[in-house]
Formats: sequence, C-alpha cells, structure tokens
Amino acid sequence: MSDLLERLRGRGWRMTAQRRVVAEVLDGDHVHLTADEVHARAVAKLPEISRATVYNTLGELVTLGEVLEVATDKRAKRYDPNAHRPHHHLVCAQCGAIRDVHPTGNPMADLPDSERFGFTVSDVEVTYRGVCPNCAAA
Amino acid sequence: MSDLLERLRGRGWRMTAQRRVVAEVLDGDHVHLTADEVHARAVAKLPEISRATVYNTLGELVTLGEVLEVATDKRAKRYDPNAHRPHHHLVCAQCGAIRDVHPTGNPMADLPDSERFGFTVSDVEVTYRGVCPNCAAA
DNA sequence: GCTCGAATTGGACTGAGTCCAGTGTGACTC
DNA sequence: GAGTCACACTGGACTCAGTCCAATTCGAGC
Ligand SMILES: [Mn+2]
Ligand SMILES: [Mn+2]
Ligand SMILES: [Zn+2]
Ligand SMILES: [Zn+2]
Repeated sequence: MSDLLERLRGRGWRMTAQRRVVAEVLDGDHVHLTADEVHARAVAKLPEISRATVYNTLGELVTLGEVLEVATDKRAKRYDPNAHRPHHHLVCAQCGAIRDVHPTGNPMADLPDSERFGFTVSDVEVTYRGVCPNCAAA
Repeated sequence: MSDLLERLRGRGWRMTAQRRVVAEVLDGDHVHLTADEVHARAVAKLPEISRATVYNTLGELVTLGEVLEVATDKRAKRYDPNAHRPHHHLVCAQCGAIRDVHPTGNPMADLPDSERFGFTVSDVEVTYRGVCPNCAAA
C-alpha cells in the first residue's frame, strides 16, 4: 500500500499519521470495512484518531478514486480499497461475509435500448447473494 | 391493488384503515418510495397515521413477499410493490429517478464455479446507473 | 526553526430506523 | 347490535451512521 501513499503524495496530499494509519488499515484483498470498523482498527495503531478524521479521510479517498463505497447490506456503507480492478460482490445473506468476484460476460450489453428509457447508462453494479460455506456448515 | 388486500385478508391479515392506506400509496408502476415518503402520502389520506405504523406495515409486507426493499441509493431504503415480476433497476445518478428494467440474459449463469468460493448462490441484484433524459437536458 | 494553510478534534447535531408501554379497535360470537 | 380480547396503533424515547463546526494542532516549504 506504500504505492498508494506515493500516488497520494504526488497529488499534493499532506501526509499525516492519521491518513497513513487509515491507508494501512485498508490494505489487502476482499477488504470491505465499515467506517466504524476502520476507526476501531485505526485506534489500535494510533489511539487518539477521531471518528471525524476517519470519515474525512475515507471521503477523500473515495473522491480521489482510490477507494470505493459499496452498499451491500442496508446498514453502514463499506469501503473497498480494490478500486483499480473492476469487480462485483458475492455476499452471505446470513453472516454478511463479502467476496470480490469477476463474472464473465458484460451485463451492460444485456440492457436493450428499449429498456433504457432514454438514460445514458454508464455503470452496472451486480450483487450476488447466497450462503457461505461457514454458515452452510453450521 | 384490491387483489393485494384480498390476498392479505386470506392470509389472516387484520384489515385496518392504516394498512389499507399504506397499500393504496404503494400502487402503480416504477414506484420506489422511502418509508418517510410513504408516511407523507399516507398522512394526506389519514392524518393521524404514525411513522411507527408505516414502518411496521412496510416490514410486514416485505416479510409476506408483497413488497421488496431496494437500496439503490445509500440513504433510505425504498419500498417496491412490484414484487411479483422479477426485475432490476436503472437509477439516475443525478436526480435519483428509478425505473424498473428487464435485462436479457441471466447474470447468475455468468458467475463461474471458480468465483463462487463455496457459496450457494441464490439471488442476483443488478443496478444500472446513468443520467436520465431530464437531467441530460438541463 | 518558523510560519501558515491545511488537517484534526470532540462534541453537538441530523436522519433513518427501532422499540416499547399504554391505548384503541377489527372481527368473531352470541 | 353489544361484548370480548388478541392484535394493531401511537408517540416519544432511543440507537446508529453519518455530518458539521469552531477551536486547536501540525506538516512541509522556506
Ligand atoms: Mn470489493
Ligand atoms: Mn422496482
Ligand atoms: Zn456466512
Ligand atoms: Zn435524473
């Protein structure tokens, strides 16, 4: 994730301990944390970081296109650092576990003109739901 | 929508003025109201209906499978009376307008086993985003 | 090291939604 | 048509996610 910090510095981002910690927390694959989860993990590394700063930083990362907001459940937004490889999500309806998935085919092409109502369509978001192996075993 | 009331009565639903009004408000095509919008329209017909009752009734209709919850924007849930014809949504990124759409093809078939991580996948939700003709004109 | 504009802070605030104890009423019975 | 009572309704308090803001701190260029 230091390449992320590198990119951000290049874009004139002032580097602070708080921003570094938020970026560190958002590292890895299949990471989809809520803002409060990010805050909890950030506090473990930098005890006095505030909720407001976590929200500010997440908002900036989203604006910069480095992090995506995903709304897979109907509660808190989740923040997804995997912004550079387009993907969709597979969600466990029981425990909420989320995996990144890469379906074949192009759902955009599946929407005929007659179903576009004059909209200029620019984006598709696909969410698969099911039961994860863990929950199926229990 | 009186066929809806009929079905519900058949399932032992006690018929009250409040429930009738909520069902009336949720009539029509491309209807995707928030709970507070439903409440506002219900109040116009039955001034003293409470927010709690609107929430309760919407929750029951969802449980009974007569209404769907959709989370197209990241604010309030929306309630969709079009529960009996499967469909997806096309959302205007600017004004939030929502249309029901019926894409061709089956996105479920586009998720290979290797991308299922052992999940039992039962459902897919597709959201198209773009700009509606109204917003494009402005 | 200084300086100053940008970043951080915590606490108040908003909006969506839930919960609950007390009150009201639909539908069934006679 | 009145009586009953389980179920439904009410409004206000509460929770949770997120936003806002005035006062303070601090990174980085000089
Ligand atoms: Mn993801
Ligand atoms: Mn719909
Ligand atoms: Zn699970
Ligand atoms: Zn629009």
